[in-house]
Amino acid sequence: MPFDRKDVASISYMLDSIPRGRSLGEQVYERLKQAVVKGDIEPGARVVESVIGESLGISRTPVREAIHKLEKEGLLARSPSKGFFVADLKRSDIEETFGIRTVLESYAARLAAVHHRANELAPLAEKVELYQECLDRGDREALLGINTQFHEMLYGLSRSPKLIKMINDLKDQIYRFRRVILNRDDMAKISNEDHRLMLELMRQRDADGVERVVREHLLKGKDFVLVEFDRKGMVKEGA
Amino acid sequence: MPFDRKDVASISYMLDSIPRGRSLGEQVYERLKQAVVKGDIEPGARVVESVIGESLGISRTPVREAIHKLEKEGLLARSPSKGFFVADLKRSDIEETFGIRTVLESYAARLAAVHHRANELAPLAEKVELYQECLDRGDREALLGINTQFHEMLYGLSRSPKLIKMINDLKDQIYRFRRVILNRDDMAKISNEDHRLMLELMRQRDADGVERVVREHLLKGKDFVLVEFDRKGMVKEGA
DNA sequence: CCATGAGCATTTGGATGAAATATGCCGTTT
DNA sequence: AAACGGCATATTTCATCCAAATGCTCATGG
Repeated sequence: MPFDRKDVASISYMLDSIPRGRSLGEQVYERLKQAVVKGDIEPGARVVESVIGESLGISRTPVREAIHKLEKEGLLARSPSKGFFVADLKRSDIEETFGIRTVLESYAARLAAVHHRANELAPLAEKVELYQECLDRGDREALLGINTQFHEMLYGLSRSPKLIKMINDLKDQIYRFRRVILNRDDMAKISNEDHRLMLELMRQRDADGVERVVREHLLKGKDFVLVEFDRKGMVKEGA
Repeated sequence: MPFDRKDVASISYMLDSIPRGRSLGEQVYERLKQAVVKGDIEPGARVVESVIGESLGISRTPVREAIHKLEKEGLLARSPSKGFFVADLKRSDIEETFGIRTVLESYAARLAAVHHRANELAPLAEKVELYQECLDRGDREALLGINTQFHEMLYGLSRSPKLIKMINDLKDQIYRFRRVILNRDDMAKISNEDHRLMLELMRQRDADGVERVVREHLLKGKDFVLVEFDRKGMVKEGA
């Protein structure tokens, strides 16, 4: 596959198809991360430097860099002296992650309610309307993207880059289940109603209210994901 | 040779020999991290693979691994195409970090209040007593360690490893200021009173109460640090 | 038939040389 | 004198080589 640095530079206008990192290591990192997060590589599958390297036509060094970062991030784990593999999600991991996301995202929403400027809510309102249209049309594929954008824009108003980064990292860990949530008709509908409510409370700068709505919003999401998790029989409670 | 021999010398002195860890990369990571969070290497100082490697008598590969991890963690930053350097703390970084720590640690305390078993509070009580003794003796050096242990034990009771890890990572980012807080007589005293109160509320399993006390506890810490930051601009403590 | 150990294969870890890259300096040109 | 372009240099980044650790297989001996 085309993974050459010079090529990337020269045809930079079509860079979207290629992971846009400035170094090979970062490109591998992004690509591997997406593969893990989206479930393209199954949990438990081994991730071997030489294998990845060969399949991409590059040496082991950048792959190693990527693997180590992903290990630190918790997406890969290592079996002592066997190698690396995709970390599997236990039920407790989901509960834990949602719990942390809840406090972090409700805090971000609170900050956003306080810090946002009046004209910054318009793009959010647009997303809500767009979401509604797609919902009416039954265009489920679009929902996922719009939903993501709404939340990113909302938390972006918190003006706290570290917080935003932490939230995104946490979201990656359970990305596999995002589709699950919005594929439920009722949930997709409720979701946008929540968004509308958040927006209204933001307008009123009701920090407590927004925080509460976001918390409840995530609680619903957690319950859906857990039901789905249990249904699939992926139940492996550790500890 | 126009490179800064001063950095080489100081880094070399600090990093010389701490040989505990799985792999060389891990050892370098730990050592470098300590050097950065304790302020042994000043913010803004450049961190160059080859320099660190030479001063430790090893190759660049493990050093590179360590540097990249620390960059991801936010302790090092990169100047576009110049190299890596120790990230400096802006005022907004402190405010941001304390804000996030507050929601995370108060959440951890809430979980701890719910999940702890009755006999698990005894070690915490011991720490409070020990702290008091050291305070009465004027043994400030000991306070720092005991304080850390108390909080680690408390959050440990939350039974949420991810949460604990995130809290610890955040603490590292402002570790340089911990000494500042507890060096103030009044603050050191107030601190233990807060701990006592937390413990009592934990016994009563008053989750809301514990959460509130932890939040206020951290708020005080933040204010102290910010005052200190504004006064000096930056704190340099010999270790 | 079972146990044990030696050798083999697999995989990560570390070292080193070579390449890419950006930057600052210096000389030339207008 | 100012601006522009090319060269020297510092530093990261990638590839390749070798070493060390560990599990597995298979043969051999009791």
